[in-house]
Amino acid sequence: MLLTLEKRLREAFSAHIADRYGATVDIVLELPRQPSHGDLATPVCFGLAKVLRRAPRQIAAELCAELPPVKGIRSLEAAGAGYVNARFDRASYAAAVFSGIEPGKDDSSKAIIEHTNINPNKAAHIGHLRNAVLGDTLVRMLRALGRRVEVQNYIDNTGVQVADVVAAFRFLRGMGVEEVRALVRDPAVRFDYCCWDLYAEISRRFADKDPKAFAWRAATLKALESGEGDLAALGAVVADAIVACHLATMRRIGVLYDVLPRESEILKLRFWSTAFELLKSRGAIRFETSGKNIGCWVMPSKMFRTSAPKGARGVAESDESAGEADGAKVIVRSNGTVTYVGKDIAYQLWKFGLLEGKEFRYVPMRELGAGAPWVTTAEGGSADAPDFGGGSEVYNVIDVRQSYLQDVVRAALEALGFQRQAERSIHFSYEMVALSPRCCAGLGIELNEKERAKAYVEVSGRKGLGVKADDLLDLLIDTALEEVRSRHAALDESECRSIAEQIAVGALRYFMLRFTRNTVIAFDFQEALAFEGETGPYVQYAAVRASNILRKHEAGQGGGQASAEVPSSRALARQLEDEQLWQLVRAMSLSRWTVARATESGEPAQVARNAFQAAQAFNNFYHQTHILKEKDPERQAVQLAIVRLALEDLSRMMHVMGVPVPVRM
RNA sequence: GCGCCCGUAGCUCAGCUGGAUAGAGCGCUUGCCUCCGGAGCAAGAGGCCGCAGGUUCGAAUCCUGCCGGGCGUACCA
Repeated sequence: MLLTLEKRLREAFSAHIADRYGATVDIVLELPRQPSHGDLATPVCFGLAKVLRRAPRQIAAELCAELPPVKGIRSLEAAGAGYVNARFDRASYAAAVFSGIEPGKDDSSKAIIEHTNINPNKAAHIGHLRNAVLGDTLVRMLRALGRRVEVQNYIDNTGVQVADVVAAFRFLRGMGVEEVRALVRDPAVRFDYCCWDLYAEISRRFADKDPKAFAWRAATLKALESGEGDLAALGAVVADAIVACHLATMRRIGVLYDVLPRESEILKLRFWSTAFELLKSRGAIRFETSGKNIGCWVMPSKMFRTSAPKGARGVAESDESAGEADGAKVIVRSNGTVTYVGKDIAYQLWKFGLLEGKEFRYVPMRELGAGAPWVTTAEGGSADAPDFGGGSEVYNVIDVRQSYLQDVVRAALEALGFQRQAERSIHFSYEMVALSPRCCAGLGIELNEKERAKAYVEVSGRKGLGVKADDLLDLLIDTALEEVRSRHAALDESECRSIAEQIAVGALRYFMLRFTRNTVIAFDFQEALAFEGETGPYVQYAAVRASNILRKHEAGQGGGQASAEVPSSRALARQLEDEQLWQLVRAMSLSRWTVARATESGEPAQVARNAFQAAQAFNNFYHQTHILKEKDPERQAVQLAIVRLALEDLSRMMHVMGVPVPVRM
């Protein structure tokens, strides 16, 4: 409803100002911090003042007097130095939000979101959780706005990281395919944890520059890329098993995928060769015949360096200064193999449906049950697989350290003449999750001099330095479980556990969303395990309180369903004269507006923040007002409608964040 | 060197396309259960918004320059 009124006001102002003053201006509308400033306000007169050479306050007064009536707006007033404050028709606004009708957008264009993308060679850690939570929340935000979304989780099952663990199994442990398979099946072993340690172990060999290790890596990598031989088979076993672990971990926090495109299929189906021909024929890359990159196909730096100050202050921005070649990005190595960026360019082209003649085949991962994703395959495939790829907009959820490579990918599309697709290639970046010094101390991690001086320490899979996702979740569940048990002595264990799990997921997902994307999270157990203050459980608790009131009220009524009806507009008009009740209606009806704004600005943290604020407003109301003891039936009916509204609004935001809405806690 | 990001309360962070008196949480101090469950509510203390200029009616927000920190800048991914 707020979005509707915002739109109406914007259009009304815009039309009137164009008509009356012949000026076209952007109408900025804001939610005033103070209730006395009305329900929506605009500082538009300050801008007009300049054009019209008149005092803003005078224009504001004139605007208020002359603007034709706007449906749903009760009054306009000039305030402050020249603000125009609008007040809503309270009864009609409340009636609309109570009945929950809101036009849904119908957009048939498909957005593709790629997230998670964990190398399938070790257990997922907290950094991966941030990626998945951010990506999944973006998915939920777009879906909430009516967009069609396809979720892809790219599996690099033939890369160096997998190769290293495979080499470790084969050459460090002397294990073959069958032995590793047995290990995967062994219920006493957590395969992803086992690989975590193994990966750290072999990485030490590389750090020590062990020539044997480098030979193992080269041999394994070659085998993985060709897809043939024992090492390749071992690689498939390892990668598939780890992918299953990752999917299970993510499922615990409510993250699902539509399709898993794998690098092995990109190789087998030769996506790259098509992309390569395209890049060559359109002059996007060139063959180096001299210099340090001799024998390579490279993309010249001027194609992707974003800095280009577009002839700022007329300085010769062209040649010379570039000093020569030092920025060129190698796409094809001198030995003829393609780099990761090259494969990523091919993948990005496929996502937009631009790789003519190249298409994956898919099989469903049935063993994972309901909600299981499809995975790519080179041959065969299911006839009823959906039509994946071919999106009109692509979000790549990858941390900010990959900005450079993402820029190369985007530039490649541009160089190929796919201007529109380049513009719609969105690097949904975020800062890393690091470990706070206290966290390191708690984990028993020894830091060197240099690391100790820093505010945080980077997570490192190679060093085995980090907090595993499942460990954190388990710890959260244990902590919550203790609390739940102490509150509900009567509940049985499985019920307590189910509640504890919901709280743990809520706490975790909220924690990952609280921070804006470009804030480095210095991970700290104490903060992550908090259930009080600005946390997921705080928001969940507000929702639980709301449902408790409604349940008790219904019980007191003997199950009367009449209570769910929206109060009459006369009742609303009377009761909402009460400023406190009206402010609540307003505060409890911001979810759609919030999601729209958060999506527009690409900042999921806004949803978290607003959900917390809504929960705060509700908790305050809860304490001040004893709804079930209210004597005036009309007043109580309105209060109950507000409680229902609060539950709905909170639930909507929680759902977008993937924070469970518990029935009790 | 070059590019991107950050510097706001003791700590961790918000601050939406410049707008009305800079806000939360934690921690600290102090109140609040004859209650719809206190994972809560209320109040208090705590700010040259890194520094210096500039643009503007108006700057935490935009521009320039410094200072401090992070990340990137591979024939790794």
